[in-house]
Amino acid sequence: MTGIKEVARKAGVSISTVSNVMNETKPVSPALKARVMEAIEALQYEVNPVGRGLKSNKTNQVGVIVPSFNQVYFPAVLQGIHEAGIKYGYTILVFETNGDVELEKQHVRFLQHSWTDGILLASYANKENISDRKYIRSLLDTGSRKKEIPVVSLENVLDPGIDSVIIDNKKAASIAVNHLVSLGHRTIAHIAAPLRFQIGILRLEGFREAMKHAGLPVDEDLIVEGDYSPISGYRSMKDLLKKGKEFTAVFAGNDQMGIGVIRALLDEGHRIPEDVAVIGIDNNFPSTLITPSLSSVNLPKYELGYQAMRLLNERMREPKRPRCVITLDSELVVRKSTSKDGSGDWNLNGW
Amino acid sequence: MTGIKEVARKAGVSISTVSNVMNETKPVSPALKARVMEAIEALQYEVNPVGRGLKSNKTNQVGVIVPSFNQVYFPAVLQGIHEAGIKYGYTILVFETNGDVELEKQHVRFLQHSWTDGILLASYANKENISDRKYIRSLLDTGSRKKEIPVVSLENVLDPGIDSVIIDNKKAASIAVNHLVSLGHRTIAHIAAPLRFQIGILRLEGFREAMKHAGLPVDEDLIVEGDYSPISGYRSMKDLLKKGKEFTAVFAGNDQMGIGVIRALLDEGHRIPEDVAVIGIDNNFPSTLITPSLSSVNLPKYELGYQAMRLLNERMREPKRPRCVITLDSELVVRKSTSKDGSGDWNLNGW
DNA sequence: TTGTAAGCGTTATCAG
DNA sequence: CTGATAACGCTTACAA
Repeated sequence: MTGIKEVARKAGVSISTVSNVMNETKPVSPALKARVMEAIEALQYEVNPVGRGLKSNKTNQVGVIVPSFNQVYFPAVLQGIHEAGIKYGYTILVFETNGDVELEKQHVRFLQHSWTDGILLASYANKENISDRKYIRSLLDTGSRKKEIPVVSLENVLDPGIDSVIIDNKKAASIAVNHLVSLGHRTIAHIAAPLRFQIGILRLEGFREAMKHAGLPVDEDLIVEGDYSPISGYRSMKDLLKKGKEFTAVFAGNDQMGIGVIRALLDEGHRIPEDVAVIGIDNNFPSTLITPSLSSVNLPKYELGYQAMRLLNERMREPKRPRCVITLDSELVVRKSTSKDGSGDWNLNGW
Repeated sequence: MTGIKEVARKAGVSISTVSNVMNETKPVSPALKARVMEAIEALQYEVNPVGRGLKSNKTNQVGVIVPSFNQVYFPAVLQGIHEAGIKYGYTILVFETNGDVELEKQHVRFLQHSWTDGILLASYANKENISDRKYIRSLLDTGSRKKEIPVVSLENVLDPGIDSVIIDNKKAASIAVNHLVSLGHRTIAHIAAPLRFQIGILRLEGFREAMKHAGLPVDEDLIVEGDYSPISGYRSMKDLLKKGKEFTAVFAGNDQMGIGVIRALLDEGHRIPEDVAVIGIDNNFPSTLITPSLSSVNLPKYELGYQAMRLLNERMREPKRPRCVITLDSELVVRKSTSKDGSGDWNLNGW
């Protein structure tokens, strides 16, 4: 490993001069500069980031903590993060929690002990839970640490003191429900995303508001909570059908549950969309592949990651700037599960 | 940031004693040990890995370079890597190349300059390409560096001098083709994975061998090269159909192309599997969702990642141990695209 | 058993 | 404009 000392020796200058040439921190005479450059070239020298990190207390690394590297949502977010990371000069350390908050805390704690300059966190912490609240506070604690590690929260606002990039989930849900209403549906079931989290609550609120706005009653028995997974959508729908509930449309709290819902309806011999229309939310590519293809509301996943990294970068450079929440917008995508005229195209690109 | 010095001061001992307690490098009297432990606890001290890294020339970080954080293959590999990383005490730095070898080289070069203890690389380098060969050699170069950075190659054997974890692609392809043959197919088309890479070549070889073994002729016009993407499978199949070629079965070089193939066949009014049977290779979850569901050969993606991390760990601990190639096995999965009796179940779990 | 001090590769301060 | 040197947080001879 060639170090700064060897470069200095080879160029016949002091190490500070080499450093100054590298970082352009101070003017260096053309003659010396040339000699140093030459030596750097000859020795293929590159600075050792560990040494630099020790001195500067910066690593140019950011930690990314997500529930899952799973196969439809976070990979796209990660792509956005990675792309922005390259742009702003950060590399990405990844951690998977599987939705286990204890694991999440562990990873956060690990990162706070000085590897990373910042953290991007898609948290499963629950604001209502007392121990989780304490943990959330610790995210903004600048306490005894010399180095405060900024956090940007993905997808939910953990605390007003934490920068966040979110999607307007209430609006997205309303868009989905409004679509069903516009098709003439009056009795609509909702397979909710987990209600201990903001996302689930907001989507449910969006559902309620849209129903109210349309002057439609909400039958509480038609609201069933799932856990995001396709299988939970499947089971929830089976339960609803077993109970003999009547409805002509279903709004699923995400696409994965929507896919489970469709499967359950088909299994029980219902026609989609003639007997029951189904819409999800997320717009993942598998939703184009099933039959009938699943209508959905597109969420800007890549953008979410990109903006989060951008925001984190700004926070790291300017710790004092006011906290901010970036809200991204969503968009209706009509497919066959709600309308015969919807798109039946498969997404054959980008995966 | 509480450091070792503060712990030492608080405990009334020297920093080396603290270090010795932390790392159990030397015996420390129970009395002092207790005081140190207490101080560590009180101050919530954790070692600063940058300082340690500078001294030890180790970071306990490994870099992972993959073509894409895409939505069906590498996330599962990454999960295996992450899991094993936790087990062996490494954190994961990720890089995406989008199949761009220049980007890949850039990331490798970056990692070799002393952040990471090892590299897991799913390379797109081409052994036949002269400049790529040079690059591949540089992966084993221990040259002027004090610290040699071990590389484990994922999915292909770049060089006998590089540890690799691969899947027996030739065998997997044979399994797929044998299945078609056993169903009575005699004219089989192949949409090949990119033939500038081992994977594409091996799968093609497996195809040829299985055909030969079954005493069937191979029509070279029925071999079309795709690029892994669904859309390339779609286009390749459209081309084949336009040319009026006759065949009763298709072996796609991966599931994604297989999905494109199915779509193309359906678009042109062919029945699957009655008119044409289709099988892929990979066994990604989307293959269960399409209609008809796609038969495939399951590749152990998670296991691939896990074993690679395990192997890298061994290499890092024992630089001198002989190079090794771990070959993982695959397994036929029969669905509706080859047989009416195949499974039509959707994969509603694990994504 | 414990402490002192050197050194890992940088950057930054300060004197020349 | 240039260079000697301290400092970053830690590990590890070596001395006590």
